[in-house]
Amino acid sequence: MPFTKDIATLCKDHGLRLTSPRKVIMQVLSESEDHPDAIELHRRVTKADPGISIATIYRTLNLLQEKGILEKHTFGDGPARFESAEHEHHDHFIDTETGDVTEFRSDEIERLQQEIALKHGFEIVSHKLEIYVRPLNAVRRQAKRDGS
Amino acid sequence: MPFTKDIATLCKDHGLRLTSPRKVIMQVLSESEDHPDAIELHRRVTKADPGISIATIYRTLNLLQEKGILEKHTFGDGPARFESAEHEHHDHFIDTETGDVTEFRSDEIERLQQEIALKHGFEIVSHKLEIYVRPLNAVRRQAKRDGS
DNA sequence: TTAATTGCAAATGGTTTGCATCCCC
DNA sequence: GGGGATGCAAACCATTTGCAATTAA
Repeated sequence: MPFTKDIATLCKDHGLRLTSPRKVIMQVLSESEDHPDAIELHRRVTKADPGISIATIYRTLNLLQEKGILEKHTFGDGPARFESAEHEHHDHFIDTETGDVTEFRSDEIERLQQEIALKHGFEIVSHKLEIYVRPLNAVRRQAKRDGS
Repeated sequence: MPFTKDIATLCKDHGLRLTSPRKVIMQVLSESEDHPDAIELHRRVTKADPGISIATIYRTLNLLQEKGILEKHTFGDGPARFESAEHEHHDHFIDTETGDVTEFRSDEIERLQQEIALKHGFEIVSHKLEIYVRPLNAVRRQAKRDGS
């Protein structure tokens, strides 16, 4: 998903130098519709510039996260995965069979969380709702296998 | 939290040998009111039997999780943390300052999740709701520091 | 110019594993 | 007795870091 501002502006606004590795990494990120991890991002980035090291990937990813430009997720056990933080907050379905991620949002759940946190004497800093799922047709397939 | 059955029964039911390390590890787990990670558990376990290795801790933890006796969580980045899986499902508040975990449960949120998943054509396998929080008095303290 | 950024390789931290030994059932 | 369980140490994987060289501002 593209960033709201262009890369040069984004860097300037956050006091980051517009270096060539940075440009490529942010470009690739802005074109990613999924939630790549560092290794996958490195794979994509090195297609444009084979010289970019994995250390730079990690450093850039962490930097952009600290600046609030990226969001970092850890689904299940796997490696950290990233996405642009520049849209409305949302939660995730993770397909347990394929690892595919689908986004969703529920104002009602958000509201309930606020309510419950308050009741417990907490202020919410952030939250993460991950629903691990199976597509319904897979259920049917499974049921058939089980002999129904 | 104590297990529902005693340790010997639990092992027998799942086809696990009742070994001496296992006994100690499960005993310590059943006495833990928190969500210890492998290192912390090892620390506690070796007080009773200094010979038990960290490898056995990991192996036992994974085994018990596969058997459905334990639940495994990964809060934020940190190491995997475990708790008995033998109570009603619940979600977690994680204090961002101390790492302390508080459990809570909302039938309404559970219901909404079902509803939303269904609407997206998914069947829920499992889910994880983690709310990262700050105690409200800490907010006040912070506000004071900021000069209000 | 000069401080930020990078590449490289080594280090880290949590976790897993191969293997020889051990010990429950 | 025999296969599961254990301890040890080495291996692993994702990630971080020290350092010297590079480069944007």
